[in-house]
Amino acid sequence: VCDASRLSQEERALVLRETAQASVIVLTMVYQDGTAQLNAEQKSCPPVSGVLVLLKSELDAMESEGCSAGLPGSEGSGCKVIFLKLEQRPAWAQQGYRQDRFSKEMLLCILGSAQDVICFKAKDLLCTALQYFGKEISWKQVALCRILDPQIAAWLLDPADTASCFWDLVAKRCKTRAAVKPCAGAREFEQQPNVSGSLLVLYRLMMDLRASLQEQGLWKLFCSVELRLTTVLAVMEIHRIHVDKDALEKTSKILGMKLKQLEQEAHQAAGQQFLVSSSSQLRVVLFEKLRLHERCENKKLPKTVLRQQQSTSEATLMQLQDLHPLPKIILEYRQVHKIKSAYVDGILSCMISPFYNPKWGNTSSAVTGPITSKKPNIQAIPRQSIQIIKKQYVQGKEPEVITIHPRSMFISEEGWTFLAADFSQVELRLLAHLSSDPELLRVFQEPLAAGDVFISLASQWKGLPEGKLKPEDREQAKRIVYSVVYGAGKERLSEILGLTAEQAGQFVDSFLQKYKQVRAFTQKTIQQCQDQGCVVSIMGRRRHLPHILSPDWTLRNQAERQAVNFVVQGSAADLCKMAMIRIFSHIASSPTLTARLIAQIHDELLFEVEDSQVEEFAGVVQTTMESLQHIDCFGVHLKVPLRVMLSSGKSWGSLAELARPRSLPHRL
DNA sequence: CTAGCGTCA
DNA sequence: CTCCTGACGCTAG
Repeated sequence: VCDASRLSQEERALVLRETAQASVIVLTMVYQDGTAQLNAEQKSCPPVSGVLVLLKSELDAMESEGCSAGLPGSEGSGCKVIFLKLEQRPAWAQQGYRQDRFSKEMLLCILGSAQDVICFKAKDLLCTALQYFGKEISWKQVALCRILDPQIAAWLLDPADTASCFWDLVAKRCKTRAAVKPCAGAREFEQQPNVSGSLLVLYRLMMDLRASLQEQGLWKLFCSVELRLTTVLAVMEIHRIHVDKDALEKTSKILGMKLKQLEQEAHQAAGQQFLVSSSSQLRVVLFEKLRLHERCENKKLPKTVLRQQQSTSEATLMQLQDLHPLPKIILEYRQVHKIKSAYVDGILSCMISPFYNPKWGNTSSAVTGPITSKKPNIQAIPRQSIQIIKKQYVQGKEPEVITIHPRSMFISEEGWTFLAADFSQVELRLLAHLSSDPELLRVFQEPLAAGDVFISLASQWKGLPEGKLKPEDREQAKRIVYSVVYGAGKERLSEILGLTAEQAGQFVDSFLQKYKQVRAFTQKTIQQCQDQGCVVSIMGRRRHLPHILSPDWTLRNQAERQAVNFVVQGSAADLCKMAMIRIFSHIASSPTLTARLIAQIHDELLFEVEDSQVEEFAGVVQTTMESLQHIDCFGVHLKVPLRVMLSSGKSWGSLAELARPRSLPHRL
């Protein structure tokens, strides 16, 4: 291993030349505590110290047969390992300027081209590289990089096996590994600080995974979707979203006051002081002091499983709330507390000054293929506002109703606007395509299909004109449709509809009668899953469902529903990923467009766009997304058009619908 | 009905 | 005292 900082000018120039010509480049980040990305999973990411680069000038002979693996040392002929120090130098330091430059130059040389690079957690590396580049280098300069990530490859091969660490993957996926080194020795090997050897193992692992992907016909999906997506996600992740911190802190305070107030009310109702948040203290008050359980012997109260104590769970409190004012207060306390901790303090705690950036993941145990957001989950921030009644202590003053709207805390930067693009009714459109149900196809192919399907269904269902419907009605219609097509039982549906099970059953029957081919599609999918053990999405993503042949009735039925659901939901995820990639590439290759993807909420893409570019970019987004009806390289030709709804605004909480820029009423 | 994550009991 | 699990909350179709 040679340290780049010790190289002379000439040697550096040589290294850069070698990098550009290398047939294989393998990378791993090294942390300041001496561990690398390849070490066992760390809980918290320690600060980065640098990047190790392995340059391989020639491919192994007889690579495909894997017999050249040899020992890590012998394989390494024609290899060079270079350490690039990445230090965040304080602005005042002049000393290391040149070395700083070289690390950047080298990284840009690797990431700025389209040559294949291998890295274990590619997204993390890309993020730190982009942050290291800072403003000097635009993200557009790395937009074409191709980093093969074994973790994602393995996830694609089997989404169900939970993301394991590097050495577990080696043990599981490296066919050639067994010959080189018995699996039992993996741990031992890991202990050795032989990082260059590890890089070669990483290389072999990726080669073996590539072979498996190719065997299973997943290579194209890997290259043109998952691989591309890591760059998109990295660029999205380093972008900071502006959050109205003051407003958040203010609502946090208000909620805190509300909690205090509820606490006092609780004490008053209980006739004593106690810790409201403690279930054990609450138990003492409820059952030993007030002895509420004695007053409702006709109902059975749940007990804690462990010690058979009286439970203080929500179900219990619900039953007790008519007997005494206390349970109701506790219930409200818990509700407010949850809102505060999840959506106000939760966001606050993840912020760095007035900004916020969630972590985006592609593999993390998501079995159907969608990307997910974490810390906190921006995809689960409430859509509608929450009302809290704040009582006034001042006599004669009306109680003040305050509304909390977490989404409106997210605001665009000065001079920029949020643009949201929503695939409308993707899953239903996909279902129409997949099932070829004539009725369903007609709904979307008709020229009048510009309207909203769920609104028209809701108006049919409620017998009201479309203009008189509330947003809740649409939501309900949507839930009903999806419930039915995914195989909800009449019991479950009756809960949603608020009808008797019998009426719900009739509803299901008439629905499936009208859309006959939907059931045919369901059965075809289950059949296919039984035959092949797995089910496949529109772009070839797979999900194995071993329980599909289980003798256990409940397990088998669940697997059957999951099979059907996967085909539709997984395909929708494919389309959304493709949309992200296409739009990303479009921006990257445009000299003027500056729009940034901020978040993906399932079928909705949220961008931040310069005010002056909103109109132009909206057009780009819409045409790009709607053109995904046909994806030639995957043989995707949807029988129904895709429709995108656009909205924009200065805050995520208040987006106004945008007129369709390319205002064609319909196509086809 | 199906997917996620985060917060508790 | 610190884990872990299952229910339920939110989201999205």
